[in-house]
Amino acid sequence: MNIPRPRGTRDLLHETLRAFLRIENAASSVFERFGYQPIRIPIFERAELFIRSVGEETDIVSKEMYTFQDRGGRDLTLRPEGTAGTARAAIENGLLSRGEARKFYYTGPMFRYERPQAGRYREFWQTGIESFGSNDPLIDAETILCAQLFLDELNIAPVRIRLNSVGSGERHTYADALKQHLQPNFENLGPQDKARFENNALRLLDSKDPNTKRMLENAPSILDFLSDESRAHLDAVQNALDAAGVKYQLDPSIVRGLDYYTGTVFEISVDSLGAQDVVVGGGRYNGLIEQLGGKPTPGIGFAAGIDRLALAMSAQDSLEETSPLIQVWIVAIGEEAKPRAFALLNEIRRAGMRADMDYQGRGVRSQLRTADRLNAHYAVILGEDELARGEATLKKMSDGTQESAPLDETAARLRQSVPTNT
RNA sequence: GCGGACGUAGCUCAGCUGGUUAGAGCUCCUGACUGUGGAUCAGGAGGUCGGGGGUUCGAAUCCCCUCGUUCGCCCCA
Repeated sequence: MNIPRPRGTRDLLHETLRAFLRIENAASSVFERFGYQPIRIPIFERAELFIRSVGEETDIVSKEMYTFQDRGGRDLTLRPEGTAGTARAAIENGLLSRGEARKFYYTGPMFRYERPQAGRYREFWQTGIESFGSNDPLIDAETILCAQLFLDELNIAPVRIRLNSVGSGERHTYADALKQHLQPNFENLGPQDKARFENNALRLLDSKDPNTKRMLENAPSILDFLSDESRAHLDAVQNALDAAGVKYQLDPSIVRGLDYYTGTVFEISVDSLGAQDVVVGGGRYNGLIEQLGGKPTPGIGFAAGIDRLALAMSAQDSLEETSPLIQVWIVAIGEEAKPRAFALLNEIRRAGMRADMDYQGRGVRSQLRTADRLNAHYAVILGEDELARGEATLKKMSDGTQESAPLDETAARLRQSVPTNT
Protein backbone atom coordinates (compact mmCIF):
# COMPACT_ATOMS: atom_id res chain seq x y z
CA MET A 1 0.00 0.00 0.00
CA ASN A 2 1.32 3.39 -0.90
CA ILE A 3 0.11 5.71 1.83
CA PRO A 4 -1.11 3.79 4.88
CA ARG A 5 -3.22 5.44 7.52
CA PRO A 6 -1.47 6.99 10.50
CA ARG A 7 -0.72 4.75 13.42
CA GLY A 8 -3.51 4.36 15.91
CA THR A 9 -6.22 5.48 13.48
CA ARG A 10 -8.83 3.25 11.88
CA ASP A 11 -11.17 3.11 8.94
CA LEU A 12 -14.56 2.30 10.39
CA LEU A 13 -16.41 -0.17 8.18
CA HIS A 14 -19.06 -2.85 8.14
CA GLU A 15 -20.05 -4.32 11.50
CA THR A 16 -17.80 -1.98 13.45
CA LEU A 17 -19.39 1.09 11.93
CA ARG A 18 -22.86 -0.40 12.48
CA ALA A 19 -21.98 -0.90 16.12
CA PHE A 20 -20.77 2.69 16.36
CA LEU A 21 -24.00 4.01 14.90
CA ARG A 22 -26.07 1.88 17.23
CA ILE A 23 -24.09 3.14 20.19
CA GLU A 24 -24.51 6.75 19.11
CA ASN A 25 -28.25 6.25 18.68
CA ALA A 26 -28.58 4.60 22.08
CA ALA A 27 -26.58 7.45 23.58
CA SER A 28 -28.83 10.22 22.30
CA SER A 29 -31.95 8.23 23.08
CA VAL A 30 -30.96 7.55 26.68
CA PHE A 31 -29.30 10.88 27.38
CA GLU A 32 -32.29 12.81 26.10
CA ARG A 33 -34.53 10.79 28.39
CA PHE A 34 -32.45 12.23 31.23
CA GLY A 35 -32.91 15.77 29.96
CA TYR A 36 -29.55 16.21 28.23
CA GLN A 37 -29.38 18.23 25.04
CA PRO A 38 -26.86 17.74 22.26
CA ILE A 39 -23.85 20.00 21.85
CA ARG A 40 -21.05 20.00 19.30
CA ILE A 41 -17.79 21.61 20.18
CA PRO A 42 -14.60 22.14 18.17
CA ILE A 43 -12.26 19.25 17.56
CA PHE A 44 -9.34 21.57 18.29
CA GLU A 45 -9.14 24.14 21.03
CA ARG A 46 -6.48 26.39 22.43
CA ALA A 47 -3.86 24.20 24.09
CA GLU A 48 -4.21 26.29 27.21
CA LEU A 49 -7.76 25.03 27.80
CA PHE A 50 -6.59 21.49 28.44
CA ILE A 51 -3.47 22.49 30.31
CA ARG A 52 -5.57 24.50 32.75
CA SER A 53 -8.38 21.97 33.20
CA VAL A 54 -6.99 18.48 32.73
CA GLY A 55 -3.80 19.47 34.50
CA GLU A 56 -0.27 20.24 33.39
CA GLU A 57 1.22 17.31 35.27
CA THR A 58 -1.17 14.65 33.98
CA ASP A 59 0.06 12.17 31.40
CA ILE A 60 -2.63 13.33 29.01
CA VAL A 61 -1.29 16.86 28.92
CA SER A 62 2.39 16.23 29.50
CA LYS A 63 2.92 13.55 26.87
CA GLU A 64 -0.20 12.62 24.98
CA MET A 65 -1.57 15.77 23.37
CA TYR A 66 -1.51 16.55 19.68
CA THR A 67 -0.49 20.18 19.96
CA PHE A 68 0.57 22.25 16.99
CA GLN A 69 0.85 25.82 15.84
CA ASP A 70 -1.44 27.04 13.11
CA ARG A 71 -0.27 29.44 10.45
CA GLY A 72 -1.09 32.34 12.71
CA GLY A 73 1.22 31.01 15.40
CA ARG A 74 -1.60 29.97 17.76
CA ASP A 75 -1.03 26.93 19.99
CA LEU A 76 -3.87 24.53 19.28
CA THR A 77 -4.60 21.03 20.53
CA LEU A 78 -6.68 18.22 19.11
CA ARG A 79 -9.10 17.63 21.98
CA PRO A 80 -8.04 14.71 24.20
CA GLU A 81 -11.41 14.63 26.00
CA GLY A 82 -14.76 16.37 25.92
CA THR A 83 -15.39 17.88 29.32
CA ALA A 84 -13.04 20.86 29.03
CA GLY A 85 -14.49 21.99 25.72
CA THR A 86 -18.07 21.53 26.89
CA ALA A 87 -17.37 23.57 30.01
CA ARG A 88 -15.66 26.24 27.93
CA ALA A 89 -18.61 26.37 25.54
CA ALA A 90 -21.07 26.62 28.42
CA ILE A 91 -19.22 29.61 29.83
CA GLU A 92 -18.58 31.27 26.48
CA ASN A 93 -22.20 31.03 25.34
CA GLY A 94 -23.71 32.09 28.63
CA LEU A 95 -25.44 28.78 29.09
CA LEU A 96 -25.01 28.75 32.85
CA SER A 97 -27.00 31.84 33.70
CA ARG A 98 -30.35 30.14 34.11
CA GLY A 99 -31.26 28.75 37.49
CA GLU A 100 -31.73 25.08 36.77
CA ALA A 101 -29.00 22.58 36.11
CA ARG A 102 -27.93 22.60 32.47
CA LYS A 103 -27.29 19.28 30.84
CA PHE A 104 -25.39 18.59 27.63
CA TYR A 105 -24.22 15.51 25.77
CA TYR A 106 -21.58 15.21 23.09
CA THR A 107 -20.25 12.57 20.73
CA GLY A 108 -17.11 12.65 18.64
CA PRO A 109 -13.49 11.74 18.09
CA MET A 110 -10.80 12.48 20.66
CA PHE A 111 -7.04 12.32 20.21
CA ARG A 112 -4.25 11.11 22.43
CA TYR A 113 -0.74 10.16 21.45
CA GLU A 114 -0.56 6.78 23.19
CA ARG A 115 0.80 3.40 22.23
CA PRO A 116 -2.05 1.73 20.38
CA GLN A 117 -3.47 -1.62 21.36
CA ALA A 118 -6.89 -3.23 21.24
CA GLY A 119 -9.36 -0.79 22.79
CA ARG A 120 -6.88 2.07 22.72
CA TYR A 121 -6.36 4.21 19.66
CA ARG A 122 -4.83 7.58 18.94
CA GLU A 123 -8.06 8.70 17.39
CA PHE A 124 -10.88 7.29 19.46
CA TRP A 125 -14.54 8.07 19.98
CA GLN A 126 -16.30 9.17 23.10
CA THR A 127 -19.81 10.10 23.97
CA GLY A 128 -20.48 11.76 27.27
CA ILE A 129 -22.76 13.89 29.38
CA GLU A 130 -22.08 16.97 31.47
CA SER A 131 -24.42 18.49 33.99
CA PHE A 132 -23.65 21.98 35.29
CA GLY A 133 -25.10 23.89 38.18
CA SER A 134 -26.09 21.37 40.83
CA ASN A 135 -24.18 19.81 43.68
CA ASP A 136 -27.10 17.62 44.72
CA PRO A 137 -25.92 14.05 45.40
CA LEU A 138 -28.99 12.92 43.49
CA ILE A 139 -27.42 14.25 40.30
CA ASP A 140 -24.36 12.13 41.04
CA ALA A 141 -26.58 9.09 41.38
CA GLU A 142 -28.55 10.06 38.29
CA THR A 143 -25.35 10.30 36.27
CA ILE A 144 -24.51 6.73 37.19
CA LEU A 145 -28.05 5.57 36.47
CA CYS A 146 -27.82 7.22 33.09
CA ALA A 147 -24.60 5.37 32.28
CA GLN A 148 -26.15 2.14 33.47
CA LEU A 149 -29.24 2.49 31.33
CA PHE A 150 -27.09 3.39 28.35
CA LEU A 151 -25.10 0.17 28.75
CA ASP A 152 -28.27 -1.84 29.36
CA GLU A 153 -29.75 -0.48 26.16
CA LEU A 154 -26.74 -1.92 24.31
CA ASN A 155 -27.04 -5.26 26.13
CA ILE A 156 -23.57 -4.83 27.52
CA ALA A 157 -23.31 -7.03 30.59
CA PRO A 158 -22.05 -7.99 33.04
CA VAL A 159 -20.67 -4.68 34.06
CA ARG A 160 -18.77 -3.60 37.16
CA ILE A 161 -19.54 -0.22 38.66
CA ARG A 162 -17.01 1.22 41.07
CA LEU A 163 -17.58 4.32 43.15
CA ASN A 164 -15.31 6.49 45.23
CA SER A 165 -14.84 10.02 46.42
CA VAL A 166 -11.56 11.87 46.12
CA GLY A 167 -12.83 14.79 48.18
CA SER A 168 -12.18 18.36 47.17
CA GLY A 169 -8.90 19.14 48.85
CA GLU A 170 -8.67 15.92 50.79
CA ARG A 171 -6.86 14.00 48.08
CA HIS A 172 -3.72 16.01 48.84
CA THR A 173 -3.62 15.36 52.56
CA TYR A 174 -4.47 11.76 51.83
CA ALA A 175 -1.67 11.47 49.30
CA ASP A 176 0.75 12.71 51.95
CA ALA A 177 -0.54 10.14 54.42
CA LEU A 178 -0.14 7.41 51.84
CA LYS A 179 3.44 8.42 51.20
CA GLN A 180 4.13 8.49 54.89
CA HIS A 181 2.82 4.95 55.15
CA LEU A 182 5.07 3.69 52.37
CA GLN A 183 8.12 5.78 53.17
CA PRO A 184 9.86 3.13 55.31
CA ASN A 185 9.60 0.65 52.44
CA PHE A 186 10.38 3.08 49.65
CA GLU A 187 13.44 1.08 48.56
CA ASN A 188 11.28 -2.02 48.07
CA LEU A 189 9.07 -0.35 45.52
CA GLY A 190 9.52 -1.16 41.83
CA PRO A 191 10.95 1.61 39.63
CA GLN A 192 7.52 2.44 38.25
CA ASP A 193 5.97 2.73 41.68
CA LYS A 194 8.87 4.84 42.88
CA ALA A 195 8.03 7.29 40.13
CA ARG A 196 4.39 7.25 41.17
CA PHE A 197 5.43 7.84 44.74
CA GLU A 198 7.15 11.02 43.64
CA ASN A 199 4.67 12.29 41.06
CA ASN A 200 1.21 10.98 41.83
CA ALA A 201 1.00 8.96 45.00
CA LEU A 202 -2.68 8.13 44.55
CA ARG A 203 -1.78 6.13 41.48
CA LEU A 204 0.03 3.67 43.75
CA LEU A 205 -3.39 2.40 44.73
CA ASP A 206 -3.91 0.66 41.42
CA SER A 207 -0.41 -0.69 41.12
CA LYS A 208 -0.31 -4.25 39.83
CA ASP A 209 2.95 -5.03 41.59
CA PRO A 210 2.09 -7.74 44.16
CA ASN A 211 4.79 -6.42 46.44
CA THR A 212 3.29 -2.95 46.44
CA LYS A 213 -0.15 -4.42 46.92
CA ARG A 214 1.02 -6.16 50.06
CA MET A 215 2.49 -2.97 51.45
CA LEU A 216 -0.80 -1.21 50.85
CA GLU A 217 -2.89 -3.72 52.73
CA ASN A 218 -2.78 -1.75 55.96
CA ALA A 219 -2.52 1.62 54.31
CA PRO A 220 -4.96 4.35 55.25
CA SER A 221 -8.05 4.71 53.07
CA ILE A 222 -9.11 7.95 51.48
CA LEU A 223 -12.51 7.40 53.04
CA ASP A 224 -10.95 8.13 56.43
CA PHE A 225 -9.67 11.45 55.17
CA LEU A 226 -12.87 12.82 53.71
CA SER A 227 -14.25 15.94 55.33
CA ASP A 228 -17.64 15.63 57.01
CA GLU A 229 -19.18 17.35 54.04
CA SER A 230 -17.54 15.05 51.48
CA ARG A 231 -18.43 12.03 53.58
CA ALA A 232 -22.06 13.10 53.84
CA HIS A 233 -22.20 13.71 50.09
CA LEU A 234 -20.83 10.25 49.37
CA ASP A 235 -23.28 8.68 51.80
CA ALA A 236 -26.15 10.45 50.09
CA VAL A 237 -25.00 9.24 46.69
CA GLN A 238 -24.82 5.70 48.01
CA ASN A 239 -28.26 5.94 49.55
CA ALA A 240 -29.72 7.12 46.27
CA LEU A 241 -28.00 4.31 44.36
CA ASP A 242 -29.15 1.74 46.89
CA ALA A 243 -32.70 3.03 46.69
CA ALA A 244 -32.57 2.70 42.90
CA GLY A 245 -31.28 -0.84 43.21
CA VAL A 246 -27.94 -0.17 41.53
CA LYS A 247 -25.27 -2.75 42.19
CA TYR A 248 -21.91 -1.08 42.70
CA GLN A 249 -18.78 -1.43 44.77
CA LEU A 250 -17.33 1.29 46.94
CA ASP A 251 -13.70 1.17 45.90
CA PRO A 252 -11.29 3.59 47.60
CA SER A 253 -8.62 2.78 45.02
CA ILE A 254 -10.50 4.39 42.15
CA VAL A 255 -8.41 7.37 41.17
CA ARG A 256 -9.27 9.36 38.12
CA GLY A 257 -6.35 10.74 36.22
CA LEU A 258 -7.67 14.16 35.33
CA ASP A 259 -6.97 16.96 37.79
CA TYR A 260 -10.39 18.56 37.65
CA TYR A 261 -12.16 15.80 39.53
CA THR A 262 -13.47 16.63 42.99
CA GLY A 263 -15.66 14.44 45.19
CA THR A 264 -17.58 11.64 43.51
CA VAL A 265 -15.69 9.59 40.95
CA PHE A 266 -16.72 6.34 39.29
CA GLU A 267 -15.71 3.83 36.66
CA ILE A 268 -17.59 1.13 34.83
CA SER A 269 -15.66 -1.79 33.38
CA VAL A 270 -16.51 -4.86 31.33
CA ASP A 271 -14.80 -8.16 32.11
CA SER A 272 -14.63 -9.41 28.54
CA LEU A 273 -12.33 -6.63 27.41
CA GLY A 274 -8.88 -7.41 28.83
CA ALA A 275 -6.47 -4.63 29.68
CA GLN A 276 -8.49 -1.71 28.34
CA ASP A 277 -11.68 -2.62 30.12
CA VAL A 278 -12.98 0.69 31.41
CA VAL A 279 -15.88 1.72 29.18
CA VAL A 280 -17.25 4.59 31.24
CA GLY A 281 -15.43 6.95 33.56
CA GLY A 282 -16.56 10.11 35.22
CA GLY A 283 -17.05 12.17 38.28
CA ARG A 284 -17.70 15.51 39.85
CA TYR A 285 -15.69 18.60 38.95
CA ASN A 286 -16.94 21.41 41.13
CA GLY A 287 -13.94 23.66 40.57
CA LEU A 288 -13.64 23.41 36.81
CA ILE A 289 -15.98 26.15 35.64
CA GLU A 290 -14.45 28.67 37.98
CA GLN A 291 -10.98 27.58 36.99
CA LEU A 292 -11.87 28.32 33.37
CA GLY A 293 -13.09 31.79 34.23
CA GLY A 294 -16.79 31.20 34.87
CA LYS A 295 -18.75 31.85 38.01
CA PRO A 296 -18.28 29.09 40.60
CA THR A 297 -20.51 26.32 39.28
CA PRO A 298 -20.57 22.68 40.29
CA GLY A 299 -20.56 20.03 37.60
CA ILE A 300 -20.56 16.30 37.03
CA GLY A 301 -20.44 14.01 34.04
CA PHE A 302 -18.98 10.96 32.42
CA ALA A 303 -17.40 9.88 29.16
CA ALA A 304 -17.97 6.52 27.50
CA GLY A 305 -15.52 4.95 25.08
CA ILE A 306 -17.40 4.06 21.91
CA ASP A 307 -14.55 1.98 20.51
CA ARG A 308 -14.51 -0.15 23.64
CA LEU A 309 -18.27 -0.47 23.75
CA ALA A 310 -18.19 -1.70 20.16
CA LEU A 311 -15.54 -4.23 21.13
CA ALA A 312 -17.63 -5.36 24.07
CA MET A 313 -20.63 -5.76 21.80
CA SER A 314 -18.80 -7.97 19.32
CA ALA A 315 -17.13 -9.87 22.14
CA GLN A 316 -20.56 -10.63 23.53
CA ASP A 317 -22.00 -11.27 20.09
CA SER A 318 -24.77 -8.80 20.76
CA LEU A 319 -24.63 -7.36 17.27
CA GLU A 320 -27.98 -8.00 15.74
CA GLU A 321 -28.76 -8.75 12.11
CA THR A 322 -28.90 -5.65 10.03
CA SER A 323 -31.53 -5.00 7.41
CA PRO A 324 -30.52 -5.46 3.78
CA LEU A 325 -28.77 -2.54 2.19
CA ILE A 326 -30.81 -2.93 -0.99
CA GLN A 327 -34.48 -3.85 -1.09
CA VAL A 328 -35.06 -3.87 -4.83
CA TRP A 329 -32.57 -4.78 -7.53
CA ILE A 330 -33.29 -3.90 -11.13
CA VAL A 331 -32.20 -6.34 -13.81
CA ALA A 332 -32.00 -4.74 -17.25
CA ILE A 333 -31.59 -6.97 -20.27
CA GLY A 334 -30.38 -5.41 -23.50
CA GLU A 335 -29.43 -1.89 -24.41
CA GLU A 336 -32.97 -0.68 -25.19
CA ALA A 337 -34.22 -1.73 -21.78
CA LYS A 338 -31.50 0.08 -19.89
CA PRO A 339 -32.81 3.66 -20.07
CA ARG A 340 -36.30 2.50 -19.13
CA ALA A 341 -34.91 0.44 -16.24
CA PHE A 342 -32.93 3.45 -15.15
CA ALA A 343 -36.07 5.58 -15.10
CA LEU A 344 -37.95 2.90 -13.17
CA LEU A 345 -35.12 2.71 -10.65
CA ASN A 346 -35.51 6.40 -10.02
CA GLU A 347 -39.27 6.01 -9.47
CA ILE A 348 -38.71 3.21 -6.99
CA ARG A 349 -36.24 5.31 -5.05
CA ARG A 350 -38.64 8.23 -5.04
CA ALA A 351 -41.24 5.88 -3.61
CA GLY A 352 -38.93 5.43 -0.62
CA MET A 353 -37.19 2.14 -1.26
CA ARG A 354 -33.50 1.33 -1.33
CA ALA A 355 -32.85 0.21 -4.87
CA ASP A 356 -29.99 -0.15 -7.31
CA MET A 357 -29.01 -1.71 -10.63
CA ASP A 358 -25.96 -3.00 -12.44
CA TYR A 359 -23.78 -0.45 -14.17
CA GLN A 360 -21.15 -2.82 -15.44
CA GLY A 361 -22.98 -4.40 -18.35
CA ARG A 362 -23.13 -7.82 -16.81
CA GLY A 363 -25.40 -10.69 -17.79
CA VAL A 364 -28.79 -11.57 -16.38
CA ARG A 365 -27.33 -14.35 -14.34
CA SER A 366 -24.82 -12.12 -12.66
CA GLN A 367 -27.37 -9.44 -12.02
CA LEU A 368 -29.67 -11.89 -10.27
CA ARG A 369 -26.76 -13.27 -8.31
CA THR A 370 -26.07 -9.76 -7.11
CA ALA A 371 -29.71 -9.36 -6.08
CA ASP A 372 -29.38 -12.57 -4.14
CA ARG A 373 -26.14 -11.61 -2.46
CA LEU A 374 -27.48 -8.25 -1.43
CA ASN A 375 -30.47 -9.94 0.14
CA ALA A 376 -32.84 -7.85 -1.95
CA HIS A 377 -36.51 -8.63 -1.42
CA TYR A 378 -37.33 -8.22 -5.10
CA ALA A 379 -35.61 -8.32 -8.43
CA VAL A 380 -37.35 -6.32 -11.13
CA ILE A 381 -36.62 -7.73 -14.56
CA LEU A 382 -36.93 -5.52 -17.60
CA GLY A 383 -36.08 -6.83 -21.07
CA GLU A 384 -37.39 -6.81 -24.61
CA ASP A 385 -40.36 -9.02 -23.73
CA GLU A 386 -41.46 -6.82 -20.87
CA LEU A 387 -40.91 -3.64 -22.86
CA ALA A 388 -43.08 -4.99 -25.66
CA ARG A 389 -45.91 -5.57 -23.18
CA GLY A 390 -45.25 -2.37 -21.22
CA GLU A 391 -44.71 -4.42 -18.10
CA ALA A 392 -42.00 -5.40 -15.65
CA THR A 393 -41.41 -8.81 -14.09
CA LEU A 394 -41.29 -8.75 -10.32
CA LYS A 395 -39.39 -11.66 -8.90
CA LYS A 396 -39.72 -12.31 -5.20
CA MET A 397 -36.30 -13.51 -4.15
CA SER A 398 -37.30 -15.50 -1.08
CA ASP A 399 -39.37 -18.08 -3.02
CA GLY A 400 -38.60 -17.30 -6.64
CA THR A 401 -42.21 -16.55 -7.62
CA GLN A 402 -42.74 -14.02 -10.38
CA GLU A 403 -45.55 -11.73 -11.39
CA SER A 404 -46.02 -9.05 -13.98
CA ALA A 405 -46.98 -5.44 -13.37
CA PRO A 406 -47.57 -2.55 -15.73
CA LEU A 407 -44.50 -0.35 -15.79
CA ASP A 408 -46.27 2.67 -14.38
CA GLU A 409 -47.64 0.67 -11.46
CA THR A 410 -44.44 -1.16 -10.62
CA ALA A 411 -43.17 1.27 -8.00
CA ALA A 412 -46.51 1.33 -6.19
CA ARG A 413 -46.80 -2.45 -6.30
CA LEU A 414 -43.33 -2.82 -4.80
CA ARG A 415 -44.12 -0.27 -2.16
CA GLN A 416 -46.88 -2.56 -0.98
CA SER A 417 -44.90 -5.77 -1.16
CA VAL A 418 -41.54 -4.78 0.26
CA PRO A 419 -41.47 -5.16 4.03
CA THR A 420 -41.70 -1.67 5.45
CA ASN A 421 -39.49 -1.76 8.50
CA THR A 422 -36.55 -3.28 6.74
C1' G B 1 7.70 5.53 26.73
C1' C B 2 9.11 -0.12 28.33
C1' G B 3 8.93 -5.71 27.49
C1' G B 4 7.00 -10.06 24.46
C1' A B 5 4.55 -12.15 19.95
C1' C B 6 3.23 -11.62 14.92
C1' G B 7 3.18 -9.44 9.52
C1' U B 8 2.65 -14.52 2.62
C1' A B 9 -3.76 -12.96 -2.52
C1' G B 10 -9.80 -9.01 -0.50
C1' C B 11 -10.37 -12.90 3.97
C1' U B 12 -8.35 -17.49 6.76
C1' C B 13 -3.86 -19.77 6.29
C1' A B 14 0.21 -23.55 4.10
C1' G B 15 5.18 -23.00 2.36
C1' C B 16 10.16 -28.97 5.98
C1' U B 17 16.79 -27.67 7.98
C1' G B 18 17.47 -21.05 2.17
C1' G B 19 17.09 -24.20 -4.05
C1' U B 20 13.86 -23.53 -10.35
C1' U B 21 7.74 -19.48 -12.98
C1' A B 22 4.99 -18.65 -4.31
C1' G B 23 0.27 -22.49 -3.06
C1' A B 24 -4.79 -23.94 -0.89
C1' G B 25 -9.71 -22.85 0.89
C1' C B 26 -13.27 -18.92 0.92
C1' U B 27 -14.56 -14.52 -1.89
C1' C B 28 -14.70 -12.33 -6.84
C1' C B 29 -15.27 -12.75 -12.49
C1' U B 30 -16.67 -15.91 -16.82
C1' G B 31 -18.89 -20.27 -18.74
C1' A B 32 -21.65 -25.08 -18.63
C1' C B 33 -27.46 -22.89 -18.26
C1' U B 34 -27.92 -18.16 -26.16
C1' G B 35 -33.35 -13.85 -20.56
C1' U B 36 -33.46 -15.94 -14.47
C1' G B 37 -30.22 -16.15 -8.00
C1' G B 38 -28.89 -19.50 -3.84
C1' A B 39 -26.25 -26.14 -5.54
C1' U B 40 -22.39 -28.55 -8.68
C1' C B 41 -18.41 -28.55 -12.19
C1' A B 42 -14.68 -26.07 -15.29
C1' G B 43 -11.74 -21.95 -16.34
C1' G B 44 -9.91 -17.10 -14.92
C1' A B 45 -8.51 -12.73 -12.20
C1' G B 46 -5.98 -11.36 -7.85
C1' G B 47 0.66 -11.27 -4.44
C1' U B 48 6.42 -5.15 -4.53
C1' C B 49 5.89 -12.67 0.48
C1' G B 50 4.71 -5.07 5.21
C1' G B 51 9.13 -1.75 3.61
C1' G B 52 14.61 -1.03 3.30
C1' G B 53 19.43 -2.96 3.77
C1' G B 54 22.79 -7.18 4.48
C1' U B 55 24.69 -12.53 4.14
C1' U B 56 24.59 -16.03 -0.14
C1' C B 57 25.69 -18.67 -6.58
C1' G B 58 20.52 -18.35 -4.79
C1' A B 59 16.21 -15.36 0.52
C1' A B 60 9.05 -15.68 1.80
C1' U B 61 12.81 -18.70 4.58
C1' C B 62 18.99 -16.37 7.93
C1' C B 63 20.79 -11.27 10.14
C1' C B 64 20.04 -5.85 11.02
C1' C B 65 16.96 -1.59 10.71
C1' U B 66 12.17 0.30 9.97
C1' C B 67 6.71 0.48 9.57
C1' G B 68 2.32 -1.77 11.29
C1' U B 69 -0.75 -5.08 14.30
C1' U B 70 -1.31 -7.57 18.83
C1' C B 71 -0.59 -9.06 24.38
C1' G B 72 1.13 -7.05 28.92
C1' C B 73 3.15 -2.58 31.52
C1' C B 74 2.00 2.54 31.62
C1' C B 75 -2.27 5.57 30.90
C1' C B 76 -7.30 5.97 30.36
C1' A B 77 -12.73 5.98 27.69
